Amino acid sequence: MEVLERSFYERDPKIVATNLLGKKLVRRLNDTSLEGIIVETEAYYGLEDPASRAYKGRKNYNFAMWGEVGRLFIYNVHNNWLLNIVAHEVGKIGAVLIRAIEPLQGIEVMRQNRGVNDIFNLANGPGKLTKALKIDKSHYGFPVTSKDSEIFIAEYRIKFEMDCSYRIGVSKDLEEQLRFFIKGSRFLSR
DNA sequence: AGGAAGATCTACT
DNA sequence: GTAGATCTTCCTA
Repeated sequence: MEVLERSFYERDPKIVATNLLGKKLVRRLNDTSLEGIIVETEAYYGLEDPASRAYKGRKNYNFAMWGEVGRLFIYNVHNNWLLNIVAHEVGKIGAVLIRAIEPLQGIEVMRQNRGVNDIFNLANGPGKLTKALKIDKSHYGFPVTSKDSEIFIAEYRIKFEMDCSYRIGVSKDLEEQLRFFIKGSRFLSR
């Protein structure tokens, strides 16, 4: 499997967010491999982005956004863990939120983890996909750039059309449309 | 102690 | 499709 390397994430979050679409998210859990295609992402910036977790400055829970790219930034919202990958240019702040995946492998385990049967309802939302893949705060700071990591992103070549919109659920958004998704996918969060 | 949060579920129109 | 209740974590005071 061709794992995306660190330099992939050392770019503007928007660029990384668009390029993560169609890639494969891999979660090694015990002996099984849970995998899915990333179909929906959002880009977040630093102090200039009111919707960003980094907006109010560096805190105990968000310091990862300042740190090394290609690592996990995880936090809780309304009882849901949200999976982000730290991504920014050198010396800047940012991350990409993974909002939805299309399950490929380990689907039965995902069904158990989620307690639902419908494949279109397994991982079609940021809180749902972390539950399906059993990801939580304990994975904070994990690198996604190594095949040996419990969680990593791999190359996966498919053809698709991209579309974009404003970010979902944020109280104060930027002017720019920073949510990206695979057009027509049935696995989107909405 | 109080409140906000990048969501989800259910129950409707 | 929208509306409201509800959920836990972690911040601020």
